[in-house]
Amino acid sequence: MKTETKRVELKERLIDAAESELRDKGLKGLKAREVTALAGCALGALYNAVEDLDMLVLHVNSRTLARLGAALGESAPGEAASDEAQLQALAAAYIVFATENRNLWLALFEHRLPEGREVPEWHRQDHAVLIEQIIGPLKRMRPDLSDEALLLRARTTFAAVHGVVLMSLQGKFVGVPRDDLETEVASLVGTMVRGSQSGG
Amino acid sequence: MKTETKRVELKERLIDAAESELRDKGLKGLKAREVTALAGCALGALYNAVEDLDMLVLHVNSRTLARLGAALGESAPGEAASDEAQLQALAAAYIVFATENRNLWLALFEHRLPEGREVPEWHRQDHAVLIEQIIGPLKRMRPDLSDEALLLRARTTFAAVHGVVLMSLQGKFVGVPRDDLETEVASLVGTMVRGSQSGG
DNA sequence: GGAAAAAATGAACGACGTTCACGAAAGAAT
DNA sequence: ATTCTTTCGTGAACGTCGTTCATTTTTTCC
Repeated sequence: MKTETKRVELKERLIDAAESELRDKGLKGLKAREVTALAGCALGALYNAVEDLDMLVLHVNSRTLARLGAALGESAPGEAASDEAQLQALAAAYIVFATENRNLWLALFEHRLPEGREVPEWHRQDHAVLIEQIIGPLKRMRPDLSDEALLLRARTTFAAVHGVVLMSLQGKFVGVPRDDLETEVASLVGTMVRGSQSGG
Repeated sequence: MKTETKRVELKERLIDAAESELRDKGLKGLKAREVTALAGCALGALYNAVEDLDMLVLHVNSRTLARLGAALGESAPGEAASDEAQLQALAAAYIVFATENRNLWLALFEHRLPEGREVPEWHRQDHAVLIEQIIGPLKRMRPDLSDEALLLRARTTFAAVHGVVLMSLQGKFVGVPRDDLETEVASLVGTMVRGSQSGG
């Protein structure tokens, strides 16, 4: 059974190398030749370990999502804290993670599979961490909503905050300047919380 | 001076071709050889008319932004309408435009210049249409904010709505299902409006 | 009309993702 | 241990891409 462990080790070295390259150079800087050189294997070996470069990116993204989930989990300000305080802490932690892992975090949302390809199931589930922790506080704030509506609202809430962070960190267009990001997101979360509470 | 008009005409044919390809196949489907074939010129002519493919994308994006600005402008529900109604109309029009021009709209946000390159000034200004029309209603709702704070808040408001639409239309991850998009965005805008009004 | 400048052309270049025929290594069978 | 078989690593080779460039064609100006 040593052949299997070697196989797994090579795959891990490749993911390590891809993660390093992705972190340093971003999605467009990820090259098969550079990754295999870093992993210490031949070019063709990559296609034996994983399907192709796209799948390698998904593996890195799964790692990033796991780290992001952990970072969000550790941000909790205690059970006694108010629901708004918990949401604010989540949003603040999201900003910290995004800024400290800019390229890896961007890869989560910039990477797209070619036209017909579908995201494999083992990766799809990893995205749950993005909304899991929102549901708790949201449920206490809106006990009137059904579970489906709650899930929907959690997705919307996350996407709203995410949009502001994304536009800002993409440094593009009409994005909020980096220095104002924390303040603006905090204000947005506060506004959404108040808007939720005043009937609706 | 006929050489100048020929020059301009070729450039326009190239932008036309690029727009068509972008609309049909998305950003990753845009190829120099296909574009020049459609425009009826040689491969090298592209680099005489514009700097490179990236700049061709920016030209298409400028067109798209102009059309988007017009679409948002025509969505106004009359001056007598409430501020919330105006914001809701803008958001609804944004969703319609994004869904009806999916690939062109996605190109606005997915396209990124290589590392060192800066967005040229003639294109940067075109993005103003994304927030221009938000400022009016927002200013009436929040007369307490300074002009700078208002601009900031407009950017944040746009980015929040944009984030929800983007995640949904990217059909990815934790995005809101397509069928619920209008409802969820309307709810988000409503929540933000109410949160703005209840002091803060 | 002819010299000089500009623009169009498409072959060529280098970089890329992916494939493939081949050789090495490992597992199973004798 | 020795063969057979299957699996895996290898890097040259392929097709595609964006971009460049020497050459040819067209335009401009005197």
